[in-house]
Amino acid sequence: MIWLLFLLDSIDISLTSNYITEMNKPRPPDAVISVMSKKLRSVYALIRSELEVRGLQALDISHGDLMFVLIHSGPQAMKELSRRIDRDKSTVTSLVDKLEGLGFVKRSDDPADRRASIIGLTQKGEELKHEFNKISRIALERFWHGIPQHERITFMEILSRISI
Amino acid sequence: MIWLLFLLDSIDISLTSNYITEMNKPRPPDAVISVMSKKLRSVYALIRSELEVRGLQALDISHGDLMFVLIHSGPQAMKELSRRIDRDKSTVTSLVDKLEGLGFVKRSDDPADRRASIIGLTQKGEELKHEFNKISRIALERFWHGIPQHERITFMEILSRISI
DNA sequence: GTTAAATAGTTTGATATCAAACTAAAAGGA
DNA sequence: TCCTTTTAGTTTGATATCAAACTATTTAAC
Repeated sequence: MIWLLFLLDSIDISLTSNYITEMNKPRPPDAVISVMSKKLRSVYALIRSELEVRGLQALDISHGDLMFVLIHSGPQAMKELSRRIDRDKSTVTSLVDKLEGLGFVKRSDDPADRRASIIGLTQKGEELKHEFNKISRIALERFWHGIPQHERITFMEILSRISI
Repeated sequence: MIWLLFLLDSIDISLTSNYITEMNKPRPPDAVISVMSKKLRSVYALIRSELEVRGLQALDISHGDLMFVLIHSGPQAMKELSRRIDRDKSTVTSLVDKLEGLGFVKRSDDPADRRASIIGLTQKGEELKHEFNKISRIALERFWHGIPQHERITFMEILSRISI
């Protein structure tokens, strides 16, 4: 997202193609959406790479979200998964279909409500707990690298007061 | 993206469904990706809403990015648009197809390179300059609302030192 | 000058995403 | 108890996104 950036990249490509992207020069507050978006996309690219290294290239970021919730909170209904990973219920149906097909999760009937399904990990899915925690740690360490703890807290404190 | 969050939502749904999502309580640094992702999605939702109000519901966020670049930097090649809005060239082909179909942009041959196309705004596209600037201002004001200027600068300074 | 390699943009195929509509079941109201 | 409304999850259709392959053109190498 770039149209929230009023000061656009003013360094043009010269005939010698030696344009410089001053990546780490602070951008003005108006560029925040564009910069945040770019950072997130970099994180996702890193995670996809880590998934591929583990032979999990069939999984995307949201599959990881869903697995992580099941790993840490146990079996639960589609509706709750939808809320937790902030995805539309139809998307969750799709994600669960894929993970079920890969053998990582299973659907069970909810005796209390025959409309509902309870999604749980299979044994195979349980075996991924360590890998997902590792990928998560790698991504966070890469993200925060070089930022002192007190600045991380400052950043989160400001981020949390952004009330959008 | 949630699996970068080590401390998951610990407030469970009770039988009375009175769970509380403490939205503005600072989250730990490990939750940064999840929180940033959520804020961005909120911004995008706001922008989509502003587009719809203007009868521009056929446009999505990346269309706005592309238009904004053309509004502020003039006609340019697909390759440069791809770089500026950080999208794959095949995606830019798609976005330009859509905007061309809506009458907002046009493709021209590049006399210097018969492989290339130069994308420019039509008159109709030019007429959207004010609306896009307005939407941009609304979104940024909504995003930063309540955050003093010096904290916005602190936030951007830390964000820019995140070297991922 | 000719051929090989690289490039600009398009096309194809796959995927995650959401909105709307659907079915089946549960909850609410009279 | 019966009917209406709401809900859980699925299905359908549309869309933005990217990777890979493609065509046409430019650039590089010999």
